[in-house]
Amino acid sequence: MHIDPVNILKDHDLKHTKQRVRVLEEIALDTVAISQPELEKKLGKEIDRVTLYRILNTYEDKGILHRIMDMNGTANYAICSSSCTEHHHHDEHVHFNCSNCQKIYCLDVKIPSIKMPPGFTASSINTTAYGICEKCSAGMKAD
Amino acid sequence: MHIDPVNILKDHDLKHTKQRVRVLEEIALDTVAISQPELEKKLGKEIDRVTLYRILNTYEDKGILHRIMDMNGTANYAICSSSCTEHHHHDEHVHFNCSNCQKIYCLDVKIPSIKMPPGFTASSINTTAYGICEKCSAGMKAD
DNA sequence: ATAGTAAATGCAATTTTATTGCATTGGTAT
DNA sequence: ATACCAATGCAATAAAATTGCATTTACTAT
Ligand SMILES: [Mn+2]
Ligand SMILES: [Mn+2]
Ligand SMILES: [Zn+2]
Ligand SMILES: [Zn+2]
Repeated sequence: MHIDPVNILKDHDLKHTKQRVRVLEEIALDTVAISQPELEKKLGKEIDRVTLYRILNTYEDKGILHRIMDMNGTANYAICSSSCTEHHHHDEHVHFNCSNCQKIYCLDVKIPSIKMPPGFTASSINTTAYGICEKCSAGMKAD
Repeated sequence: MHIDPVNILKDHDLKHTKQRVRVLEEIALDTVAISQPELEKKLGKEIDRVTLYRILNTYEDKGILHRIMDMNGTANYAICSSSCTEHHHHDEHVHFNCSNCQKIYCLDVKIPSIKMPPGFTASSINTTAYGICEKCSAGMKAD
């Protein structure tokens, strides 16, 4: 699945700007989520800090990106599945947050359904596993 | 289950100070988790902001409190189950974050085990459901 | 192509949140 | 009572996020 920033913008009625394209390009580079601070480090010379905040927010609103909070309260962003719409995200997969490299993976694992206690109505659910990722456990053997 | 701040401090080899007692008292008032900003609002006159940060951190380290991050990256705190130890938390219950009142509940629901993809080793897992809580759904009927 | 319009951007200022260093206070053991 | 060391408060700093406004830019209509 190739990401085409220009078409994504068209599809969501967003103006085509070089800043918006750059953000999507950067996020599409890797399959793992990227944190706001990382993005800022990478794009800080090209895009103003405030603009980056605003772009990320509109992408989230539009269902282009989904935001995953890590243990430290840092926002991480990943491309949404194609079924996400402006007002309803459908990214109910499990996330994996590596305690070594800090990366957040969108796993191809569905979140099991959970029965809520009486009176509680869940409209969405979020699960994140913490541990050692694929790459880091391979790397540690080598050390 | 009554909370006795003084004994909790003794049990964890922490010095008895009025600030530490106050924090535990405040958190024990309610069964739902309380956010750092709320705590600060309630205790800000009695306890210095920095001291509050430090107390919350040591309580988390010691396994007295567990920290739940909400959607906005705000830290929320709740009393840990008795089985938590200094280096290993055992609070693997589902959390419920109300989209109306923002409260975070520790539900008496265990997190279902999830099979990780090859290479990924999970050491802990975290799930939070979002929706309308007990109290808010009762209140909304009344409106 | 040109001009008009509304939206997006950048910059500066502000606010909020968190961290660090250090002098003072206060709890605990002897 | 004293001494010791940890915990606190305060001030300074750093980091993260938000707001307002002037300028630029993309798109639309002509
Ligand atoms: Mn994801
Ligand atoms: Mn809990
Ligand atoms: Zn890793
Ligand atoms: Zn509620």
